[in-house]
Amino acid sequence: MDTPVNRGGRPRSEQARDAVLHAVDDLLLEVGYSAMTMKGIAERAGVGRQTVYRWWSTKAEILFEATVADAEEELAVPPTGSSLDDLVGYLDSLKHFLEGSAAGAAYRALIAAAQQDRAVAALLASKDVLGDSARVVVERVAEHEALPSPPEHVTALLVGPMFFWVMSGRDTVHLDTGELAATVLSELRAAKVG
Amino acid sequence: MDTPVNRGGRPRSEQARDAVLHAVDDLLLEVGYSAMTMKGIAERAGVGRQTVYRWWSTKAEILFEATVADAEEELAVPPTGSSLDDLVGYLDSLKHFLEGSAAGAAYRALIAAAQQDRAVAALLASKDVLGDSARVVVERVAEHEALPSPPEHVTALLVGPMFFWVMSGRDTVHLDTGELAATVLSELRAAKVG
Amino acid sequence: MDTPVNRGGRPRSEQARDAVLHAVDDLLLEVGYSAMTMKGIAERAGVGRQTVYRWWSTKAEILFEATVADAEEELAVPPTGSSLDDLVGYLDSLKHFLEGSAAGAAYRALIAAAQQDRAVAALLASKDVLGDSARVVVERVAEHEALPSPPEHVTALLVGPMFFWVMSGRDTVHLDTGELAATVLSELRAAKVG
Amino acid sequence: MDTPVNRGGRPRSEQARDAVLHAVDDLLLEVGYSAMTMKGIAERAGVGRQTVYRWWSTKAEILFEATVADAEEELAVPPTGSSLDDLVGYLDSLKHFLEGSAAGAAYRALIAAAQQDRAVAALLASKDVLGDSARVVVERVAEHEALPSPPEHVTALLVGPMFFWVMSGRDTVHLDTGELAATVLSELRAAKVG
DNA sequence: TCGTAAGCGAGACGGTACGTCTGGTCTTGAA
DNA sequence: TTCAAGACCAGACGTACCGTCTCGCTTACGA
Repeated sequence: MDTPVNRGGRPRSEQARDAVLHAVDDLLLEVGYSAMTMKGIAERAGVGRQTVYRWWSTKAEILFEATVADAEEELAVPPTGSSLDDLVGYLDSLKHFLEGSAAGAAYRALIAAAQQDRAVAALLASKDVLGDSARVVVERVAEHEALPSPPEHVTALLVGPMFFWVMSGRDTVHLDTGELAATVLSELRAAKVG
Repeated sequence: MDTPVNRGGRPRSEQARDAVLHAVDDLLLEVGYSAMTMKGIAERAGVGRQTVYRWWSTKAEILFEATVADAEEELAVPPTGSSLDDLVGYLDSLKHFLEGSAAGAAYRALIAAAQQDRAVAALLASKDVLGDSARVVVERVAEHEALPSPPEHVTALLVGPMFFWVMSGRDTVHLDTGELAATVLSELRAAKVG
Repeated sequence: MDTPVNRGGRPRSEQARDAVLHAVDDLLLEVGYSAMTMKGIAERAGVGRQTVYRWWSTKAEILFEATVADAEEELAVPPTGSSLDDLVGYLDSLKHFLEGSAAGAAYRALIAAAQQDRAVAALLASKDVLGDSARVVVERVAEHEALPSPPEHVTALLVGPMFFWVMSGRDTVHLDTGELAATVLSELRAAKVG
Repeated sequence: MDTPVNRGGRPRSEQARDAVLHAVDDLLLEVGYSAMTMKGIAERAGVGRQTVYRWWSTKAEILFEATVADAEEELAVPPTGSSLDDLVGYLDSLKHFLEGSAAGAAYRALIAAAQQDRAVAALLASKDVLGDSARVVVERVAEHEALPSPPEHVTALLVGPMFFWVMSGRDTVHLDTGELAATVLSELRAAKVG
């Protein structure tokens, strides 16, 4: 089992854990990532500072734990039967996730932090939310079409433009997900032919 | 003229300005963006703290001023005569810029900061280094091929995958710039035909 | 009996009690009074924190219990038959106690704590180690000489100068116990004559 | 001059210094020495925490600086012309100082702290408030009587009993300063005769 | 040539978050 | 019921940096 053998001592309080995770969620939206402090999280959660540090080293770790489940859910799209619709559906989810959702805001904050902090980068690498969700869609579509040599290329083609668009502060109303999906699909078909 | 009318008083010291810009350049590589403080910059530059605040509000502003010229230069690629070679050349420059250069490290830090700080976002919007450089290449290629409705779509297709790859911590040796360039080119040609 | 009626349940562990008392003795010498914490005592004794708090409220209480017996023993001097020798003998014991012994260090720490903490003051008042030991000597001497109105005056004259000397950090090599004893004795004799 | 050469920089704020010294004075009486924290001092003085640490290392240092002047003043007694009256006057001042005055409370706290902290002991040794004031009186009296070999013996005889009485929590109403003064005086006269 | 005015390096100012420590309490399972 | 273990909330520790302020000193211009 993963659970550590309880060799005496008070067990970890699930109530405190939840309070911290919720506090992080709330604070990210209220004050933003950089103004969110370990002190503030503890106070908002009604929890001792030591209790936070006992279970997490950094606010990035807490935020990751608090939002990764939401993120996976938001990026999981049901199959439609049509390759193009599957891709468009995913891109629309991705657009909403990156631009409009709480989990997406957390993800952007973590990507940002990872540029300066090796530990955060490792954290994100441990569970590649965006890459995984895109691979699921690409592989589903590839059953009907063809899977080009490294599927990562296609996921990058699928996710990259939207990611760049949002991260560099552009407005997504000017990005046509249908056209983007068509491009990716034609790449997949070209691979089949070739 | 932009230069403020000098109504008495000591003129601004160019020496101090250069010292600050160089200090920021050095410190970014030595300690990273988040460990780079206004206090540290002033001390490294051998300059008073007030002198830094007098001319710049934030470290992002200084970093932007210190690196934007380098960034533009690194992303300007000479025409080769071949559409595909132009695109591949640009993607190779972009790869080196984002992953390996000092100016690129600064750019990634600023993009990261912009996710949390509206002022930094505005700063980056004021001079869209990546978008501008990509548009130059796309428009050059389009002379021979065709320019699809919004050129921004194509620049996103060109820049996005590489941007996503680097920002999410992936290794660029697994990204084939030739293949990526071919995809973009086929999109441009499809636009011509259609 | 003082022992509480055992109404079922595990009996108090004498082993734990001794471990705590010894830990306090050791820690006082090793780290000093203020650096000695309840947490540290429990860990050093290999005892749960709650076990310490269950039987003592403060570190002062533990220290008092741990050292009062030693202190009494060190300050009990055998009669010599000579009034002056009795006084000199006591002063020499007192000098060694206050300046050189472990029990004396504990006593000084408690006197110090009592200045700020009413509970510690009450604790010390409950068993006046210094006063009692001095009174024994003074009363013994007074059998041959005379007991002036309040014997406390004489004990203060006997103990006070040495106490002041040590507590204010002076070196006792410069304090002649013989001369001091002579002064006290002449006071006693003056009372006899008067 | 003692004033450090001002080699640039904002000069020290006398206002902040005074605020800290007054805050320490107030807090000692209100909450006691051990409950008086550096944080609390800074907040009470309306001063930054760093400002306190910049000029003093410990609360003992602040307290010493805040009260040493008051202490000296309280222990300076005017000559009366009579040896006995001089001694009685001093002992009455000492009684009031140790037992009833704010400066005396500070002094007792510092003596207490010095038992556990070498730095505080050194601080007190640098300005021996009690010893100095007693020596002044003893030397004045000795002009008419006689000065025994080391005057420190006599000061210990003068100060010690009262010091012991108060520090060990006894009530000073039971201590007759007249009788004590008489004892000290007879010692001085015995030295003259001998 | 001298006064006015702004820039300069230095560094103290009041604040506030950092991560660590201890305090005293509470909650387990085993003895 | 006591025990060892150890998590709980609270809050002080001393340090670092924040952005502002106040010094004495340049360094220019214009009267």
